[in-house]
Parts: sequence; C-alpha cells; structure tokens
Amino acid sequence: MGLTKTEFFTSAQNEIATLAKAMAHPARIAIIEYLLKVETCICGDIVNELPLAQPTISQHLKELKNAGIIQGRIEGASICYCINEKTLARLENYFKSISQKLIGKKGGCC
Amino acid sequence: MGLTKTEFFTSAQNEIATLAKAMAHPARIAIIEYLLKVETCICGDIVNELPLAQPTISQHLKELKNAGIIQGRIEGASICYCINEKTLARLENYFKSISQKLIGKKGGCC
DNA sequence: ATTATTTATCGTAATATTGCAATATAACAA
DNA sequence: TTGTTATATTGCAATATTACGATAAATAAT
Repeated sequence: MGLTKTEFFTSAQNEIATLAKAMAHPARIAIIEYLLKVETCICGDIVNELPLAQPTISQHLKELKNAGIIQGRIEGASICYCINEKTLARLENYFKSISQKLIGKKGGCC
Repeated sequence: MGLTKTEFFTSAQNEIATLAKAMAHPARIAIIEYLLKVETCICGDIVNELPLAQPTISQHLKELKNAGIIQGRIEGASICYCINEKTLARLENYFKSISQKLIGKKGGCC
C-alpha cells in the first residue's frame, strides 16, 4: 500500500512524525546546520554549500518550509531562509519531556 | 533515483537523519509513547494497542530497534521492548544545542 | 528590450516505505 | 508429539521519496 494511516493516530503524534520526517534526510540536517552557522540568515547559496543540484535543494527547502522548520523571506531576486525558532523549541520540549518521563521510570526491564 | 547521497554528508548528520527517520511515522511515535506510559516495559501487546496488523507493528519495532531507539529482551515466548535512554538523550541534546545556538543569533532576517 | 541571475516547477527514472496476508520460527503447555 | 501463543519473515501491491535535466517565472542589470 504505502499509505500511512494517519487517521488512526492523534494529531500530536502526527505532528511530531511530520517534523521528524522533515529532518529525516542528511541534506536537510545539513541545511539546518548551515543556517545555524552563518551570521546573517543567508539565502540560497545553500546550493553552493551542498553537493546537490539546485532543483534538489529547492525541493528540500520546500519540505522544510512546509513542515514549519524554516521560513523564507523574499529579498529582491533571491530568498532569505532561516530557522523557525518556535518549531525547534517544540521539538526540544518534546524530547525533554521524554527524558523526564524516563527518569521517573527508573528500573526498566531491559 | 530515490537514492540518498549519504556519502556527501558527515556521519553526525547521517546519524541524526537516521534517528529522525525512525521517528518519522505516527505509529512509531505511538509505540514510543506507549512504552513511556506503561509501568513495566511491557512487551508485544503493543499489537493490541495500535490499529495495525501484527506484521506491520513487528516491522515498525524492527526499524526502531535498528535505529537504536528501543531495545528488546527475550522473555520466554514473548519479547520485552523498552526505550533506549541513551539514544533519546542524544536527541534531546541535539535539539537543546540548536536552541542554544539560536539564542546566540538574536536578530535573524526573517 | 535583452540578458543574466535566482529560485521554483515539471517530468521522470530509480529506489524506498507502508501495510498486510501468508507463512515461518520459537517457546511453552498438555 | 501436538497444539497454542508470541513474534518474525517473506512476498507483493500501492504509494512516497530522492535526484536531476529541462524549463519556467521573476527580479535585476545593461
């Protein structure tokens, strides 16, 4: 089939899965890390940074944008992309709450 | 093509992408959250919890295990799965460090 | 207006993922 | 041994992802 049964899960579960999916590719991790590194939230010279063709990167940027992980702002002929802090904070909090729940469990059986 | 060019990225980037991929499905998020909820790291009655067939869940468990997100321990005829705290801590730290870098940047352009 | 620059979209080939029925394997029970 | 229970594997159909050449669209420069 190849069709995820999203309707059987909570919207919170689907939301986290969607964010994880957006980060489930090394090129997209590299894009995020590049945006973290550069001073100004530099634009599409991401294409020069990564060893992938321009249409491929454009596609990856689109996925990151759709998931809300990055934002884009038109800047003349080019576009300025940068990280959406709110979404990253959402992920940080999710994993923080998991770790806290794990502390509360102490002796697992494995 | 459909073939991710992992060789062009760092092993750290590939590692995070692999972990994200393992979490990029609502059923696998639901499994993780179920393992967090139950007291003993209860075994394969995950199948009774989720609205998916047994082979499908077995497959999802395998992916989570391959990524190092969960561990399994044989318990007679059944298997006891539970969360690998180390891996979850790795993810928590990754997102924590991103948030810290974002604070250092202050005025982005978007 | 013409040309260059920047980014997006379309089309398509190669490969991966999702889900399940059928079947296999392994441990336990009678 | 035979049957039962628990989990894994196989095989396959439906769909999704990845990558890129070709091309489009939009702004900027000459």
